[in-house]
Amino acid sequence: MEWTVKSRTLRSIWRTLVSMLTRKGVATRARILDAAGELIAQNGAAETSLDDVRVATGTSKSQLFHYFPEGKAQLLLAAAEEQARKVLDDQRPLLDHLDTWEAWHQWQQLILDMYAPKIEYCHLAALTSQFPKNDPQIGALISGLFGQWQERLAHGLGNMQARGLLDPNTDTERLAVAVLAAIQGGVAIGQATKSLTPLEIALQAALDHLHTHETVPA
Amino acid sequence: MEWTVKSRTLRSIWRTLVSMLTRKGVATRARILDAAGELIAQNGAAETSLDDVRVATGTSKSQLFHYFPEGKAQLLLAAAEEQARKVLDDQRPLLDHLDTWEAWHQWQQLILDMYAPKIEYCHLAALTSQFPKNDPQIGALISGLFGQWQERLAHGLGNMQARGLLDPNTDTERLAVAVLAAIQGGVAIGQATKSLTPLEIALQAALDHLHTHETVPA
DNA sequence: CCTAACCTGGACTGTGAGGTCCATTCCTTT
DNA sequence: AAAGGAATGGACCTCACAGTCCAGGTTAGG
Repeated sequence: MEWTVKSRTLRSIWRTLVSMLTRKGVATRARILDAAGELIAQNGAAETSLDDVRVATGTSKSQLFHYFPEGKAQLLLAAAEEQARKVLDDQRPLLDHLDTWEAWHQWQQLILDMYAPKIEYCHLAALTSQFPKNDPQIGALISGLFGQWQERLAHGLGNMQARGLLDPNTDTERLAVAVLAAIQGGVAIGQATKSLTPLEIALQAALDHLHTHETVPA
Repeated sequence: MEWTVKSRTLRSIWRTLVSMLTRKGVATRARILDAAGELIAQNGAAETSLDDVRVATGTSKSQLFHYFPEGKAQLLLAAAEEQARKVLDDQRPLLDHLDTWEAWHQWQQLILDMYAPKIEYCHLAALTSQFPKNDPQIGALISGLFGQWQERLAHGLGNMQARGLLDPNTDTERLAVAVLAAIQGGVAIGQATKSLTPLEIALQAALDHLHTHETVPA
């Protein structure tokens, strides 16, 4: 009992200080964010009106501005952050342990399986091609995503060097960028041609390129 | 004299039947198209209003609709076609004769030199990231661009196979797609990070990958 | 159970932008 | 040089859409 009371009190303080959102509130906010992300991924940010979001979520204008007081720009940024987070999260935990060739090939397969159902509306394509690139905040977000992604890939490659699986003289950062570019390019071309094949090919070529620097542990 | 008269007559007929544009007319149309392309490349199609184009070209609303009766959609498509044309034309004549390793390396350098000054506003980036992808006509245009580009690359690789410079068992179409994805991905990442380096790295990796299939003529 | 804060509905407003219209000027052809 | 059509200027219209406001309901916490 006392524990419950304490919990309630803390919760109250937390709400007051941090976000002032009740359980129902966060649910509604999440609903708006999800629908916005979906709509934007399909139709683009410019073609997605707040009314579209409103209808899709069964909410009202006032709620949109209640949860995103700065309006559409804030909603867009929040939706973009969500997409960026998903791009990396969808690859975990594999992404954080690319320490063996086996792991790389599992990851390759994961990427393909992940994007197979709807390459046109995948999180990466949505982020890089449906959001307004000119918004400096969104631009920074995308740039940051690529940075983190590259770091994860390079980190795995570094571990492989330590294990003697990869030529210690190769620049892991460069290799990571090459792999990243292959994915991004494959997705972009695949989005345009509505086909998964370009991504398959590009990713396979990138992996082949990695194997070029393979070594056997002593 | 008579020749002149005949020429004039033909010109009149041509104008009547084909486009009804005088010399001044085509100049103005081109001016509008150029400015529109520039503005869209920098700010995106959605953020470029007809008034922006009007001001940039010193024209009037009526002229925009005189030359593009179907309005903004038509102007956008025409501007996109222009960009797509330039992407390939800027690479010629090298693009059509990628028959030797030397040619490939010259082409690689050309791409880099071409995109170095302003990777953010290069024709390719503009086309694939600033135009509305959801427009089916523009989508088809971009898809077509990739198709032609791939065909040119594969054609060169085919010639190299014929010359014994490339392993005859490799799939030239696949290789072409891999190179294309590297470029597209490099440009996209470079645009996000405002750097040419990703394109350099990706393109070099793609070329390295090509060399993997190199053979020496008998 | 009460009260204060959060949550929600829906009407309202302002404006930016696409598109229309017509008068006027300029050019081309005969 | 006259006439017909193209080129141009600019006012005007319409409307979608971002953003505002307030009243009423719902929930949390004491």
